[in-house]
Amino acid sequence: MPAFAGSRVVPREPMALVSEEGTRVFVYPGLEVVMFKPVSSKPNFVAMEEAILRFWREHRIFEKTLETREGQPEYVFYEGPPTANGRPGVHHVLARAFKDIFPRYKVMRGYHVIRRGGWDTHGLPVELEVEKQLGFNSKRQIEEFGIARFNALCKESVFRYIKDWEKLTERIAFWVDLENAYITYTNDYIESVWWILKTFWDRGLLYKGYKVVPYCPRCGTPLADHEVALGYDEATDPSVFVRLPLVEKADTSLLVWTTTPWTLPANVAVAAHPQVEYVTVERQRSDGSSEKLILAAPLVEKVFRGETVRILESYQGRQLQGMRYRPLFTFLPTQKAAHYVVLGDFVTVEDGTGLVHMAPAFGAEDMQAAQENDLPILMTVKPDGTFVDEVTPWRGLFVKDADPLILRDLEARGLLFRAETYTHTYPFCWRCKTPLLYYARPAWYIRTSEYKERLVELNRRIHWVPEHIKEGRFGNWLANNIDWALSRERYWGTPLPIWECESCEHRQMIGSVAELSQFAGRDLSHLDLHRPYVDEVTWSCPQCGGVMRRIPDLIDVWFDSGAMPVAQWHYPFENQEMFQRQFPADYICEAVDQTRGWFYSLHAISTLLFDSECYRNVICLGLILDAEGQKMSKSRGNIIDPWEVLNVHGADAFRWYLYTASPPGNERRFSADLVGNVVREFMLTLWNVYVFFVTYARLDNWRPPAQPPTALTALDEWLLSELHALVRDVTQAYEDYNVPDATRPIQDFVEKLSTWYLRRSRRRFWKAGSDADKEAAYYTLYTALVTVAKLLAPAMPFLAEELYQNLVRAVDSRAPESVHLTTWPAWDEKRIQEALNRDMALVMRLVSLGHAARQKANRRVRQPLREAAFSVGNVQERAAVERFADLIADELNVKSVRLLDASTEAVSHSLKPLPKQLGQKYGNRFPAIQKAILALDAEQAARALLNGQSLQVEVDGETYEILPQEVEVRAQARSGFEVAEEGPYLAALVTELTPELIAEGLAREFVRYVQDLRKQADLEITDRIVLYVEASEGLRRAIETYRDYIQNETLTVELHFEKPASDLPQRQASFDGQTVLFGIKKR
RNA sequence: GGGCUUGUAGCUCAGUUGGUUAGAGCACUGUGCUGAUAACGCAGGGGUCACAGGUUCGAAUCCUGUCAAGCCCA
Repeated sequence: MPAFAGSRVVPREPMALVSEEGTRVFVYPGLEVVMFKPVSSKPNFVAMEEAILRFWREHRIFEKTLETREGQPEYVFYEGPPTANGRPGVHHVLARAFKDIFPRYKVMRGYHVIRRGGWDTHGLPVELEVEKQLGFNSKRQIEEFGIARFNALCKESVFRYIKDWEKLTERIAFWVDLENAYITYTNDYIESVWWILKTFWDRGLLYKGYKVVPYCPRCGTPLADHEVALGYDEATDPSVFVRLPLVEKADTSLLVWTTTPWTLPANVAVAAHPQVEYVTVERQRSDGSSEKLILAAPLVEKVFRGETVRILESYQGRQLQGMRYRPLFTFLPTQKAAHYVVLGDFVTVEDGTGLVHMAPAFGAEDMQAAQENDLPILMTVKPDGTFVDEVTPWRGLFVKDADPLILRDLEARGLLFRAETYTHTYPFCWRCKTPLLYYARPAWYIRTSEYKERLVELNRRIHWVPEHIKEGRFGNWLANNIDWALSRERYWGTPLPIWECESCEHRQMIGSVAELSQFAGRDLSHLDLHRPYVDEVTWSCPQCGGVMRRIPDLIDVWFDSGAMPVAQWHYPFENQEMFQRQFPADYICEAVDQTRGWFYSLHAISTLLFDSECYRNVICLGLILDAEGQKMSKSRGNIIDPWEVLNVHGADAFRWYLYTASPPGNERRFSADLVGNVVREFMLTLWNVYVFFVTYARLDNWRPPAQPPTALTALDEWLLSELHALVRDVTQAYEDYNVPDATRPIQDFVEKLSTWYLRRSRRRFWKAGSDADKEAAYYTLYTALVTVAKLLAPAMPFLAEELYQNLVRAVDSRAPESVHLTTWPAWDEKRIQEALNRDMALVMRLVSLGHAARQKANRRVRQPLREAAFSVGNVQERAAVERFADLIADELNVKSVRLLDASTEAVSHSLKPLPKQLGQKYGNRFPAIQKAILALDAEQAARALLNGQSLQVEVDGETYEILPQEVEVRAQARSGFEVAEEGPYLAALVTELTPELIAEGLAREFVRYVQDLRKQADLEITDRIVLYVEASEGLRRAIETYRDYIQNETLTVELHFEKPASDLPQRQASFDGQTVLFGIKKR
């Protein structure tokens, strides 16, 4: 019987240690005490993490990940710049956790990984914050306030929360260089952006066009999409059906529907859907005459509302193409062909007539149709929302106010078919409640659509996680690429560097500060490149001598961030070599909302500029929702502050949750409780194994040996086999950018390590003295813990560091200073014994059945039983039972373990033909074959199959050979056994008890009581005791019989059968019909 | 309106090229074990695999349609 470790003899021979580099370090007892430091069994992970942060900071570990990998291959990571004018939330923790994990992994694989931070600083959200702060709600107010002052406030505002960002970034252990972060508002950054624009300009990729935008006529400004979303409300608008008489057939009209009569003077075409069926109908007018109207067939009933009309003709929409009609109004001259039918897929038959009036100046689809069909664009409205002078009857009138007048005019001319009202949701200006107009504004575009094919091709080279984004959301977006609307009519951003002559419209694009200085004739190297300063730079036009002035537009902020691979290095003005080394990225990671944002802007700029993909691997994260599945937002008040999680559970738990909970692309419901589970289920389990190891290694003064011990047990072999398989699987998952598969299996391994390996090995550590078996156990457990620490390092950087510092650094001062500077573990294919892993899984399953049978028999585990017998599915599994018989016997507390013999035992068999094997082999003959197998004599067939022989069955005159692996044999107990079964597996217990077994059971029960008292009396594990016992007769005899065993187990040096003194810790108990009073005294 | 995604136990998630009795963890109940464990073991309740068709000897899985949710676009 095993006993506890006694006082240890300090080894006299020097211990040979192997450091990370493989060199040996000899430690002489007395000369230097090298020991694992003691570990608390009640860890405070938050405090531990904070201590490790200090350690990293003091020892510059992050810097050393770069220094120690200098000259090694580069692994390139790009940080998608956040804006620091708001506090970071849970979704930022998600992104930063995923950004961090691969660089850490790659450093351990030996790569040099520069991780430069970045800040996005321009754009409308920044301006809106400042506007709010100043109480402004219009561009006019900004201009009155002064652009210089306004932009200065913007510049201040973008770093308002930078401290929060820095704190959070450090706390969650996102290693990124924020001290040298790139900042998009710097002159160098802007100059690089200008260089890109100039390159595009020189290649003819920039052009001026019109962009239809939601526009507030009162504020005189276009609104951003999210501003539009703020102002939707119910609106009642005219609902008007208008006749457009055909040029060729005056008695026939196109019937169109609109809710914006004021756009009719700008009409240039009518759109029909090419595949929808259209009809010409005839109806009676109120004056008795008849007319013919054209509209979509599915809408006839809806439009005429039961009125009888005669359908004269029907045809596909495409046949209407090019049909000319008489314009309603002719206020403005049309420079190009107009007023005919065009085709468009956007036409629907939900409302209206299936014929859509097109006014390119006032609708995005209209504008696109105009570009595709080369239609003229009629600007009938001024920026203040009133009609231009040419629209004589209503000049100067606000367009919405003109609606009734326009209808009256049409009515008078007999063109109005019907006028009603229509209630729908319509956007209003969120500031002033004015209804928005969709309105064409001059805008600058990049001809990205010219590179559509190339954008699609280069995307094929990118590894997307999840896979579906590549051809799905992102691929589709690229395939439908439209030109990039680059310009913005705002203040705080990168100015569009186009100078234009006021008189002759001659234009000059500027690509650098030097070039600007040259044109301006003075040194501008210290000029702030923002508005308003850059606007003040003018020169005279080389063509006509007029004033060259910058056009007032800025560029889209997405262009800023998309230019980051170039601009972060001030390329090509500086750092040419650095840029070459750091382009393209190996890895980027952002949330899915960046598909049309950063993912696109990087890809587009890189494709146009370098004809290259910009990133090779990308993880696209899903949104974070609250516990109820709602999007987290300020207005709902359901935002979870990441600090609430960090301060309670710590960063490791937070990170682990984010990596393992669900695939990165999924949306995820988040709550702090889920993070708490990580601590309980995983971290504490691992920690307890670690505490166990350190506790006993200290008692035994154990150190890692120079050579692995030779005498490993099957259990050790198994754990190492699982460990090498784990290293292989985790490594492959990392190489594949599969984070759940790189993390979840570690948790599974730790579970096995704790609940099987260690549970089954505890006693090996308790033995007094040192033998080969104990060495093997120490070596195996130590190897597992150190390897797990390394595998864990990218994902759980703190706990991994803690384990490493004590398990490795404490006993080997030459080992790398941090786990994050070590080399990633290698696996040895030869150590992975798949058969052994399968066997052990079987053993666990059989043990589980054994426990189930025990429970059914109502026999507690401390009561030894005579025998457990097992039935399994095949020959290999029989061998496994024999190999692990001792282990099974120990775990189940039975005296012997054996296999049930098919021929003699009290079991019967049944056959289960396996559909997977047989179905695949025989297809639709499977049901008949199955029937034939089940018709066989089960006992006879089972015996043959268990002996590895095949069966013959006959179906429809054909004979089939059925192999042993195609049929499962199941055993059922007949009687006399307590059994539990599952599939082909069966465990049977002999439950009858002999006096010897009962006595041994009593002894074990008693030991348990003594141990309990030891604990209650706060004794140390190694404390010796004197035990006083007063027991009933049966128990007393059992104690005498098992005296050695009891004394060993409880570290009792003296056992007296007498009443304990009243001042001693003692206890009275009764069990199994026995009573006892016992007490202990520490010796 | 279009595109993409998701829908499996109360919750969080697995589910192999389709294989017949759909799993795990958490939570709940009972019970056992324990000188590493805040644990663990065994058992139990809990499922119309969103719904409806189809393909197939066989469908959570493949196809079509519907519903719901989310994101993006219009």
